[in-house]
Formats: sequence, C-alpha cells, structure tokens
Amino acid sequence: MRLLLIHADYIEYEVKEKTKLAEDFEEKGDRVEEVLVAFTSVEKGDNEEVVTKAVGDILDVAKKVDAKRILIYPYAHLSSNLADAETAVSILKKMESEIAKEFEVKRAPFGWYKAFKLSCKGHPLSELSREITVEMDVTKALADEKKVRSYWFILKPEGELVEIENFNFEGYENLKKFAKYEMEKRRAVDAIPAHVEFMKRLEIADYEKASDSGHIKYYPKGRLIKSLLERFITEKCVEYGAMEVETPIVYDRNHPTLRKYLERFPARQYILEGDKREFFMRFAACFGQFLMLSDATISYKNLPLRIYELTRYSFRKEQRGELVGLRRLRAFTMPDMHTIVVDMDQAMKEFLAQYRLSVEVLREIGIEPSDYEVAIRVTKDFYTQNREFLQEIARVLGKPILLEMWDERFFYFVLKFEFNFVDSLDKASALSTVQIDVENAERYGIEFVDANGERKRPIILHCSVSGAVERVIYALLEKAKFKLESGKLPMLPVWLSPIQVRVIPVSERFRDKAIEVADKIKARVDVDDRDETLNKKIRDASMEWIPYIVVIGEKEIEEGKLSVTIRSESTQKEQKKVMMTIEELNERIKSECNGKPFARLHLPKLLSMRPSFR
RNA sequence: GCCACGGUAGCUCAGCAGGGAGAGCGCUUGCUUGGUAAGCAAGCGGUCGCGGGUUCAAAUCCCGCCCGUGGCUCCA
Repeated sequence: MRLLLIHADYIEYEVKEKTKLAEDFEEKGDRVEEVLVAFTSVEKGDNEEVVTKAVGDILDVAKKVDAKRILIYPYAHLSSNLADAETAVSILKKMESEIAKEFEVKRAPFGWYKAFKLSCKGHPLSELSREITVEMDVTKALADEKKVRSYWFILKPEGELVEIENFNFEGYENLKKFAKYEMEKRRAVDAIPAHVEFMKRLEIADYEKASDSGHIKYYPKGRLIKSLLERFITEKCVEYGAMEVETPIVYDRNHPTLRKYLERFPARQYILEGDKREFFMRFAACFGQFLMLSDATISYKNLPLRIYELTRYSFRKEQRGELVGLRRLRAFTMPDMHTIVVDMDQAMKEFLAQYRLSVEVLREIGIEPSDYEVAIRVTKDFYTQNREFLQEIARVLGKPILLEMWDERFFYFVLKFEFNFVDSLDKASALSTVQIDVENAERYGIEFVDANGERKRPIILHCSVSGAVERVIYALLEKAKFKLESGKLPMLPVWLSPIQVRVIPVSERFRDKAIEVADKIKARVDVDDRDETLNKKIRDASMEWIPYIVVIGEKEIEEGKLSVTIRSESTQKEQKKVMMTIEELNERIKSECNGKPFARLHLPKLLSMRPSFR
C-alpha cells in the first residue's frame, strides 16, 4: 500500500464520471475542513496486517499535526502494482472502520473520476508519503518458531537414547563440537576459513564485487570441478530412480498456493519486478516440482515416484554476516529430489534408502562418514511411534547421532536427517538432508489414486543427496586443510582434480618429447613448457595440488619409463617418486576414477599458453 | 540487519602522530638449458575500495556508502 498524507485547510471534491470499477455513490461530492487527506493506493498482496499498520501510521500523523478529521481518498496513481478493485474497496472500507474507532473519518468513493481542490497547510509535517508493506507473515512465523521447544539427545548406535548432558563424549570429539555448535551456536575465532584462501589461490572461485554479496565467480578450474560434481550427483539420483526435470527460477509472489508456503517460511527472498506481477526467485526446486506433480495423474502403482532437479541456482538472501566463502551463499547449486509415497510405511523405507544413498554419494565424492556428524530432528509424536525405525537408522553408520526432538511440529516435516561437516574453525554446515513432509501434498493438491480408485494425499520426501554443490567443494577444501595440518599434502580426489597429471620436460630440448608423452596419458594432463628451472616447475605443480608429476629427460627416454611423483603418498618432508610405464600410470588413474564422470581439460594444454586469472 | 576489524600494483602486504606511493611474488625483456619445492638482472605496472568533508597540503584525520572477515542473529 502506498499513502500520500496531506494536512489541508480543506479539500473539496466533485465526482465526474464512473469507471468500470466504480462503487455506488449517490452524492455529488464533499468538502472537508481541517483534514488529513490520505491518498491511498491499495497494492497487490495487501492484507489486514497492512490495514493495521497503515491505520496506525495515519492516526499517528493525524494526532501529531493535530488534524480534526481524516479523509481516505483512493488514488491509484501512487503505484504500478495495484490490487484488484474488489480487494481495494474492501481494504479501504476496513481502513475506514478501523479509523472510525478513534477518529472522525470520511472516505471518497472508489472508481470515480473526481475533480478536487485542496489547500495544503505547508508546515514541515504537512506532506508525508508512506509505503506500507508486510514482511509476508514473517513476524508471526518467527514468533511461532520461537515457541517450539527443542530437547537434545544422543542416539547411540545400539539404539539407546541418552539425554545430551548424560552422554560421555570421550572419543567423539567432533560430535561434541557439533552438538555444542548446534546448541550454543557460539564460537570465537579470528581467522579466515581455510577454504577461502584455497579457492582463490587454486583459481577455483572468487568473490565478485560487481554482483551482490554471496554470488561467486568460478574460474575454469572451479567450473570443471563443479561441473564434474553436478554430473556425478545427477547420475546418482537418476540411477536411484529419479526423473530429471527442469522448472522455472522465478515465481509469482502472490500465487495463492505459493503465497501460503512463503508465509509459513520467513525466507529472505530476492524479489523481481515483472510487468504486472511481482516475482520471487526460488530458494529450492520444491515449487516447480510440486506444481508439476499436482497436475500429474498418478496411480498408486507409480509410487514411489521421484523427480529431481539440479538447481542452478537457488537463491536465498541470507543476512550479510552469514555469508562466508563457499560455505553459505546467496546463489547456490543444489540437487533437489522429491519422492511421493503411498503412506508413512513407504516413506520410512524411502527415508532409510535415501539415507544410505546420501552416505554413498558423499563417500564417492571423497567425504567419509568420519568427516561429518549426523543430526536427526524429529517430532515427539513421530519418535514415540517409530522408535525402532530410528534405531535402525542409528545402526547404519554405527556412530552416535545428535537428536533434536520438538514437542510439536512447526515445520512441514515430522522427521529429517542432516549430515553436518565440521570445518577447521569448528563451524558446522549441513550437507546431505532428507525430510518427511506431511503438509505440502495438501497445500499443492498433489494426489494419487489408490487400489480402490479413491483419491489420496501422498507423503512427500525432500532429499538433497549431497547438499549444495558449492558446499561440497567447501567441505573438500576444508578437508584438505586437515591433511595439511597433519603433515600430509592437501589435495582433491583425483577424479576432481582439474589437472590430474603434469608433464615437465627437464629442459627445452625435451619439450616435444614431453608433449608426445602427455598425449599418451589418458587423463587431464598438461605440459609445463615454460622457460623456467625444473625446480621451479616442480614447485609450481606442487602448489597446484597436482596428483601426478611426470618429469621427462634423458634418463626416462632411455629407460622407457616415467618418473612419477605421487602426491597422495608424499608428505611435506618427503616426496614419493616411482618409475612406472605410461600404461601403469593410466591404469592407476583409471582405477582411482572408476565410475566417476570424466571431463577433458578445458584449459590450454601448454602452460605457456595459459593466463593467470588473479 | 547489528557490533568489531580490514580494503594500498594482477597477488600477498609495508607505509598511516598529514608533506616524495614502496617491497616480494607475478608479468615483459635479456642472460641461464637445468634432474625433483622458488637461477640472475633490468623493465612495465597504482583514480592508495567509492563519494564527500577538514587542511596551504589527505593513502594517512572526519563523515557516509560498498566489499570482505569474525561475532550476534539466521540457515525452509
């Protein structure tokens, strides 16, 4: 709603002509003296809360300027995002009746062309404009969330549930850090997270000042890593049985179904002005997929039914202070799979299967169960009814789990798990997650037909099998930091290393030979043909975390073998050098990358041809 | 969004009780043609984050804004 408030000696108006939207009005016009005129545009999405706020504002001003009465004057020209006429009239009437409780008030008719004369008093407060918006129902939603009470437990692998203060954390240091972080959310550190330095130095990614905060640019090496992860994660979901789809990135903010969802979750949306409508940018793929499912004809025979999308991007306008490197962004890429199932029994079976899938996906990416901690969030009711099921989950990884129990359900789900990575600064961030949603099938009108021909509401599972791809990269880089601290050499898994093999000629004379060898290696391989010393080139390759460094000179040519420095077996003190044939090297790399997608090098093969991006 | 600290060459940073804009790395050129973690030399390179103010004079002092990091908060 937009308001223009003018404190006037008088206003005089005369109705001229009806528009199509006009409300009934018998008189010719009116003259009101010593009045605060509230020129008002009712906008799309305005509701009772807006009325309350607007009335509060108008009364405030009226009292401050000592006006004797108020006139509500519908004035469309203050906004380009007007509400429909019916809503506008009802809102204006509501304002009138609310103000009438405290103040003398009149209202000019809606939908007429009117002539008016007005004498503005001209004192400092005599002309004011206001824009009244509601943060959806954010305040209410936040208040509701605060009311939900959490109880913290540790679920032991044998299935025993222990109150957190009675759990002995000896031998579970990481879980202790995580639990502490979750419950207290306090931590004083004075360091830049390790991955931020790595992502810049390795030319993976960097901040882009010309964009909004939390939007990142990816250099060729970063794009390559990200692309491989995206392909891998997508393949795993499709292999699991999901149908890949693609849905829009922006949605109507006032779409009846979506609006209810937005109100329920006080998100921080990016808002986009359309020609006629106002849009928000998606924060997950739920909307598009749910809308697609609500139009689908689904039989119980089709269930469980899974659809999947890799969102590039999802947008969340997180608070400035929350944004850090690749850990939390305002635009991120997330695998988002939704599964609809017949009933809670099937939901639990799927939940367990997707839990196992998430473990497997992270493990193949290079993130082991020892690298993360499991959290389960569950309503008290669900826990009480499904104790054995939760014990079964606890057995999968055989390690204790942090369990948060809510006395009532506030979110749309009754059960959720997350895998949380604890980084070098003891900060925890969620990777994989699955939730059992008992609310959105109803909201979106998603149905299936059961064996008796009756329409039923399914239960929906939300699954992000790896969590945001950017966050996976963050976890891999932070994990590399741990390696560095333990005296080993930091590196990425071979299948994700932008350059897998570097061939270095001992001198200019062996350049062509080096290129020839490089062409026989089946991997992402490049050749350091720069005019630098051998030492320098070895050092540079090492600084780039290249898994295999091959040196070519007289000796290698004579022997017909390669001198290979293997990073994963070297330490900061000593390099592991092995003589092997090209075939042996190829075989080794092949086995390390088995089952993972491969992308060719998308940088010039010769280092002399390659720019430095920073 | 709030509080604190930071932003100087492509990168990492020094200079900051006001008065010549610097170093190392990188880049270019020349010498060097090497055997497993930085060969030598010269040169190029800067609206000192942006905007305003104070001053004879501002990278340096003051105000506002932007970006980053930590904390608060938050994380559908």
